[in-house]
Amino acid sequence: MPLTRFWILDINYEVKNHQPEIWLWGIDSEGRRVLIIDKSFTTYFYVLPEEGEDAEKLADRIRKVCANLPYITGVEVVDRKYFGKPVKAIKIYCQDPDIMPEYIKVISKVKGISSFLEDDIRYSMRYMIDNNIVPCGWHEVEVEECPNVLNVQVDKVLIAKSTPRYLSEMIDIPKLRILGFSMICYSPKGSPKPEKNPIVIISAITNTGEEKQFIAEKTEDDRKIINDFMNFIRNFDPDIIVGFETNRRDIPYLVARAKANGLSLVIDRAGAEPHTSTYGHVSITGRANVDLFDYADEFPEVKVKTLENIADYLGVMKIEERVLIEDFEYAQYWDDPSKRPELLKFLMDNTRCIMGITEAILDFAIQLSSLVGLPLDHVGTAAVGFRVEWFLIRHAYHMGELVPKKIERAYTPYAGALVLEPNPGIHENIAVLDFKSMYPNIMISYNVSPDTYIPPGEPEIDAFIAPEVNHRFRKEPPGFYREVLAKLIKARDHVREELKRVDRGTIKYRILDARQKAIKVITNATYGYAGWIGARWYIKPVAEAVTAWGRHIIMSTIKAAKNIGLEVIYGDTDSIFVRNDPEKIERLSKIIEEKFGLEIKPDKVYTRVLFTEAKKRYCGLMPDGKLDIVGLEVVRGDWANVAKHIQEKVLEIILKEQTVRRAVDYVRKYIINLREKKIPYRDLIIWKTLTKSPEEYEVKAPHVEAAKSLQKEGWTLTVGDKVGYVITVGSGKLHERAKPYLLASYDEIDIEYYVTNQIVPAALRILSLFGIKENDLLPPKTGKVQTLLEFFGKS
DNA sequence: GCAGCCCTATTACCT
DNA sequence: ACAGGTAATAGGGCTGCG
Repeated sequence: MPLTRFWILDINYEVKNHQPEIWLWGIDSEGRRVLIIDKSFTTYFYVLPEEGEDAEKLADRIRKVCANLPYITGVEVVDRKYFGKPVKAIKIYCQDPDIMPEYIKVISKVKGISSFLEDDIRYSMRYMIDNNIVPCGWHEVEVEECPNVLNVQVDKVLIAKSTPRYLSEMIDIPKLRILGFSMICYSPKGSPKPEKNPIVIISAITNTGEEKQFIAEKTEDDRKIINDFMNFIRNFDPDIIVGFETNRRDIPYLVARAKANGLSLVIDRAGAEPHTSTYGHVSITGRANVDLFDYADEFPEVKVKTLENIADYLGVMKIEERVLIEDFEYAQYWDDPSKRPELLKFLMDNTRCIMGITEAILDFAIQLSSLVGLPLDHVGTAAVGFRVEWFLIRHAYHMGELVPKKIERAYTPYAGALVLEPNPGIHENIAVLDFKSMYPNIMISYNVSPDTYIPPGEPEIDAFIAPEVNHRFRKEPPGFYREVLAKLIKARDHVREELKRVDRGTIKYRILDARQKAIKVITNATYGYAGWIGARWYIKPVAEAVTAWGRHIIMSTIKAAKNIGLEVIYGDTDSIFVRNDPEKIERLSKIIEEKFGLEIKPDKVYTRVLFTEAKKRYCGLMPDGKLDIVGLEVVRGDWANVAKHIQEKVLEIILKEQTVRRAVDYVRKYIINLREKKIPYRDLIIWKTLTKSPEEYEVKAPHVEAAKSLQKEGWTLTVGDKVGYVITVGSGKLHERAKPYLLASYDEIDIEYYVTNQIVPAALRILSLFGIKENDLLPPKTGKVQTLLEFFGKS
């Protein structure tokens, strides 16, 4: 039997005559695109007997009922664990995965059933979990070639004659064909609506260097360009299709426009249209549809997650080098023959940005996919909690641990981390000591896990007991979380060890680096998952115990530091700021290592650090002269640039030059410039996120009112969108004077608002530490500028 | 009618 | 639709004020 090695790109299943088939889309070691069909796998679900019910007897009763259910192919009693407790479960095999819900309804009438489990795991996920098949991973399988009667777009269709075997040591990635695209719709007013607004331009770029634009000949006719684009995709036959906001915008729009033109948008490998699937991603069978927008959260420094901002941040294409066209201008540019070429260039540049960002993200996405086991096109749209959960589900399978159902729970808060009151002012030569992976290590050390938790009332002698909250956890056997986290940490250490032996800039380096990042993300999210009420394995005391141990450890560390004469200036969760005394720090580190088995070491040293009166807001000067700004307006996305700029300058002057008067002088001059309208309009925009639809807000807030104005102009706004507004002159509340920045002009701006509510507070946040008051910053509105001497003479 | 106070809603940050 | 802790602003209700 021929043996094939292949890398999995996508997976789906088909059921024909109640006979399921797994379709594995991949690339073989010769670079051929293959479809491997596996007809051998039967799915199943579990039944848990009621308390005191005999499993065998219940199984017999179920068997009787199943006699009338033709696609039930087996009922057996098996040993499993449920939240760590050994249970007898009844495993029921069902040939047709799609008929399961119907059958469960019938079986649920049998007396003695406590619950059904794992019936909510999709057939294709079940197949991968049980057979250790890993998306974006290499596998080996015995196959038999069969004719391509399905007419799918691959080089070979193969029938699996064995179960594919995962080759974990093969970490390379085959040469993938990638197609990026973006498009422009013609809408003279407001957001484009597929019912009436055609697509006028589609840009496409391939990673083989082809660039193509499809331009409508007549504005109202997009039939040809959609058709040409479809043909272009089919000819290039990409493995991965990338875009920006394609899941919720571009692809549904293309599908709708195709339909409006009597076309069917066939861009997959199986002759079907794209369809929306798990977690709201759009599935294109046989290819991976990757929406870069789903990875925007990987760049928290980018506050407004637009394509151009992310590309600018990554150095793909600098904004200064671009002529940006706002969406409300598209129609104008399209209609004007002299401006249309600019629009074409703009869209092509956008597509180049897409290709550039893809390069920065795809390795990580691939590693995340193979680590958590969700297909490449799912993993981006899955929220962090679900990424962790699917990773856990794979491990639960290997431990014989049953997967709990998703249930709705009421939110009840619990105590979290400890934050110290900072000592305001400037401190010299300060080291920041960090615990390495504090929460994951607590979970490992004290075996904190849903399956080791001992509820109150249950006797147990050998247990770890959490401080303050007194939750108990069995010391043995190792818990679910301990096993998983230890594995993750070990895997990451291993990858990082290997990284040291690989040259930077090589493909292998990129893969390994992406791998260790993916492992880190999942490791760090595990505590958060444990405290998430939506988690299948949620047990509040588990999360509560972790933070209790965290508080205990940080408090002990502070005490130990003080004991050896190491002054503690500040601390938050798993870090303490101390005087940089390497000898004492080394001693402290040893004490903590011995006491808790945890590693604490200097993460960075500040030449100088400035604390405000507030927690979580400070600025350190690094030895290389860079500022490390934390929590302050500078790093927040909801302050106008004028405020952020002024605060950064003030911090720079105060920390580097250590002169208050120069900082004050700078602010005063800046205010004068602003009053003379010498500061660009863009720097006055305030951005805020819509966290619900505008009507749902209880109070009238500036950004909500601005959002409503946009809606009136025909723009569609959805939850998560950022609204950019400016404050204009006039009377009344701020929200009455807030206007979307696109609908206002510089002449309307209320400059004094920006002076008193943006610049002054941002500057005073720092300068008030040195006795500066609002009046000291405000130059007189008219007349000549007060000299510094006059100013300091007065104050 | 409005200044001053206090509380709440809202957003975005830190670890 | 991963956690809690925290700061900060604007809105909005209430009180007291000849």
